[in-house]
Amino acid sequence: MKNSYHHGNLRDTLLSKSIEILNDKGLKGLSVRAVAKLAGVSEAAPYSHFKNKDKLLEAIAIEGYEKLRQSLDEMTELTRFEMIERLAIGYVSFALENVQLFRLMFGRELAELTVSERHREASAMCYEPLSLEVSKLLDNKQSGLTVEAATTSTWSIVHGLSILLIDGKVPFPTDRQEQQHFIANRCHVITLALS
Amino acid sequence: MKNSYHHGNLRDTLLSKSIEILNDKGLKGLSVRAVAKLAGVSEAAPYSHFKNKDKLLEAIAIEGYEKLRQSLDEMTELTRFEMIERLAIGYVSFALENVQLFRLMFGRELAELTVSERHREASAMCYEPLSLEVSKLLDNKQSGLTVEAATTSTWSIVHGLSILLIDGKVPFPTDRQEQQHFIANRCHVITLALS
DNA sequence: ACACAAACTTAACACTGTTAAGATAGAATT
DNA sequence: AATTCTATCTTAACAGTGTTAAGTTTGTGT
Repeated sequence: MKNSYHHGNLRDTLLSKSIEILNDKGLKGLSVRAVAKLAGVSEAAPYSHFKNKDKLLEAIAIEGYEKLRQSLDEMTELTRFEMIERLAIGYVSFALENVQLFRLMFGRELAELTVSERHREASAMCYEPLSLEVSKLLDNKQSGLTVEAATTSTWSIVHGLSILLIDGKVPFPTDRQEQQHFIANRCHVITLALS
Repeated sequence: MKNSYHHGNLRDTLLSKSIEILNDKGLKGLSVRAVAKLAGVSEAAPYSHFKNKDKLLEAIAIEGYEKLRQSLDEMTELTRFEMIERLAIGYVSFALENVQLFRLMFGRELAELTVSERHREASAMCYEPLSLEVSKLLDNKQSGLTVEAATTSTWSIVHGLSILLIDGKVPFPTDRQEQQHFIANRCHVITLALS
């Protein structure tokens, strides 16, 4: 059953092999055929599990969103920064540590797709922690901003900074601690504005 | 000379036809062959003017950067907003009006390239107006931030908002005036933080 | 034991980027 | 004015891509 015609759980294998290729060859090297070959399966086998390449990419992205959400949740432990800034550090760090995956998640490839419900949901789960903290901040001190507006502002700066950094548009320190301060510092405007 | 073997200025034609395709078929539909066909020329002709597809894309992006800079310069006329917010409106509006081009300019395709000097320069020219206004703001009221940090913050929020909007991650009003207020409002945190 | 359906293979299609080799024609040189 | 030169373009080919149709295999339910 293992080494024969029916693979067993080819779907999961294809996903993990895809991420593998993504990390060391980039999205350009991620062809359906390459994934199939790496999974030790015929060229057309993936089409039994994904309608087309876009659906495969979407599935990878969904895994990415779940991973990002997990990273954000773990940021509660970091104590030296404001909560908003911790989330920012978590978000940007994820982008830096998963460049290719992050690009895929927010890149053109998927943006042009009509996203599935699961995709939309996984994406929204990453928005949630940010929104929660922003509304807490707004409750403390009153400033004519709506929660929605302030959250969008926060998400924008965090997301924008991520992209500028992974695209090398902005210089970035090498030391880990300096990096955290760099990110916190750039996102501090949010705390400043909402307090 | 016109209707014969030698085209005359094929390079420019290829660039404009590329943008044409980009706008109505998206980057996915932009193949070297398609551009060549639309320019009425053989499949391999483009390779006399661009070393490879990436170089063609880069040339398109450079035109994009120059266009973006021009848009930013024109934003001086808008008077009801703070200068920073006018620039933000210019930046985001450009992204919304040139979705495909904007995606190409900041997308993965070029980010993985070693950019040419001309590319870097054109890109930097878009950073400049933002940086200028931020330093003016910082001069007025003192707040421990460096010009570099504040500019990065500003660029991040403006760039991030652009991407979230063109990717449909955030709802956006349809009315033109409301759109401008929407953008200004989301980027107002910068003014708030630096004053 | 048999039928069924899901998972896989093989083979083919049209398309892609890219290159090598040759054709053309305008510019430079004699 | 004839000739060479060189950039520009064409034709033809290669390997690689996404995708589909048709057929094989195999575990599952009857």
